[in-house]
Amino acid sequence: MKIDPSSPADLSAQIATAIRDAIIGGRLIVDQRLPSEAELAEQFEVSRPTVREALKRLAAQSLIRTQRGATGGAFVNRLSFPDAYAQQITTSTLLLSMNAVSFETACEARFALERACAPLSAERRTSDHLATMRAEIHQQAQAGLTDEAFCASDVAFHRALVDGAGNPVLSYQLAGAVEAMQPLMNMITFTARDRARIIALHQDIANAAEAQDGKAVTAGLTALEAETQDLAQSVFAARAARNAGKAG
Amino acid sequence: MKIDPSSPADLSAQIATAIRDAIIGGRLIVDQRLPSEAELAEQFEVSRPTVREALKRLAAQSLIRTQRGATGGAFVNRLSFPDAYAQQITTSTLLLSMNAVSFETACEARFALERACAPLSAERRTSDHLATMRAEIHQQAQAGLTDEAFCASDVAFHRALVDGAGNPVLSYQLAGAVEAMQPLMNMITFTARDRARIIALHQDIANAAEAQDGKAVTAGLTALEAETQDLAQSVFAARAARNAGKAG
DNA sequence: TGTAGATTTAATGTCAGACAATTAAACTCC
DNA sequence: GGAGTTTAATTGTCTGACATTAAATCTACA
Repeated sequence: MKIDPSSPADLSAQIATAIRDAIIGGRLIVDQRLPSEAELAEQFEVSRPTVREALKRLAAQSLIRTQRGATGGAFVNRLSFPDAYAQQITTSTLLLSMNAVSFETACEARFALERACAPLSAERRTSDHLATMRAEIHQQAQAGLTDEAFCASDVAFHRALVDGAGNPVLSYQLAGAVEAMQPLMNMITFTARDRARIIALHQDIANAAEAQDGKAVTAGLTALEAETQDLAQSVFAARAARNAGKAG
Repeated sequence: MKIDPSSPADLSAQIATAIRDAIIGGRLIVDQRLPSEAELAEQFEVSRPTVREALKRLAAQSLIRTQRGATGGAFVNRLSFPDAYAQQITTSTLLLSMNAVSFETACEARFALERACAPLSAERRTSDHLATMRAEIHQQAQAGLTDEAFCASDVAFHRALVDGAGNPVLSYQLAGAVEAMQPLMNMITFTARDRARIIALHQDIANAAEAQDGKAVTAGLTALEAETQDLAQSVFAARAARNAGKAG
């Protein structure tokens, strides 16, 4: 592993890339200990702070973990599903918030992906998944619930549906799509009537899942997507009209 | 923004979290310049190297970019779709390679997600997307193609199909699912007959997309999934038998 | 002999101060 | 007014030191 001191890129970035490539390429395996910072500094012919910056870059991506103490050091980290979820959610959320993605586009993507889980979830969902879905529906029907809490429960409901497919890879991929929608959903105010319609659709979906009827789950999700798009459109239209009134 | 010096977590990790939260929470907006490293060190009451480690963590996640020079500094970065793609692919690939995910599970997730794009792609694909798909099919039929090149062309074909949906959020989410499968697919050796079957299915899918027949695209993907699962199973079974023979 | 406690040691975490490299702005001179 | 020079601000890197942590080793005592 060598680096090019005359490259325009930071030395720490080059070192991080070199180590990352070694991990991805399998030359460094899970739980293997990297050389100490001092040894790495010697190998790459840079100072310890530079090595440390490189290691922090890798730590930020959960590629390594560090331990202090006599037998400490940097170790190749097994990227766990929860870690991957968290990264996926952060990335997806920022991507949506920073790129002027329309509500329509994000919503379409989210429901398209969720429908992909519908047949599998209908087939494999356990009673635990059903119970969670029912509990969240009950939660959503509570009076005095804030919009934020309603959205959070909505996410929990859909997460249970997705997890019902029993495919962790699918759950991981969907985490970003579902959770990243939450900030967008939070821009919407839900009237009591809006909530009632959404809850009714959730009930349809839960019933379909209980009956292991994949087609019905898919249909429920499609109806929910239409409802959500309508709702968003009317909220945004009302907001635009109010702003136009102020401006005039 | 304050940090707790007595916390067990690294100071640089705390600082990175504080700044990340400010970005996610909208208190720091895109292209806004952060205080200089010296000023941040003063604000957080830590040394400059510690601040730098925090900034490198954020840079590793593409949350900030840095510029040298008189008007330089750290700036909040707009997370671009290509950046997000790259992160998504790295994370997905590592997740699969480090967690003993079965081929079956990964394959199921990938095709389930891809089917989610089928109706949209059939409706909206441009002639460019169709042309790319046809070109990749032609590529796949070349004699003397290595298995790696065949897989790479396979990925390009499916990427064109996914991009045909005209939804960048969907393309982003799918990037991980499709690309992360490639290392797993590379473990498979494709006989000429295997390739012919796959190419025929690709042709079915391209024809269906051209006819804007979403149902047929979906059916083609389902057939391709079955073919892929069968193929993988027979390859792995043959390999296991050979190993058992060696061991006996 | 065994174990509790003290010591050693090796590693990361943090700090201070310095210099190099880079870049834009300000300045100077023609 | 424009080209070249200087200046100033900022990140990138280095050196050397000390603090903190935690495992391993050693030591004393029962």
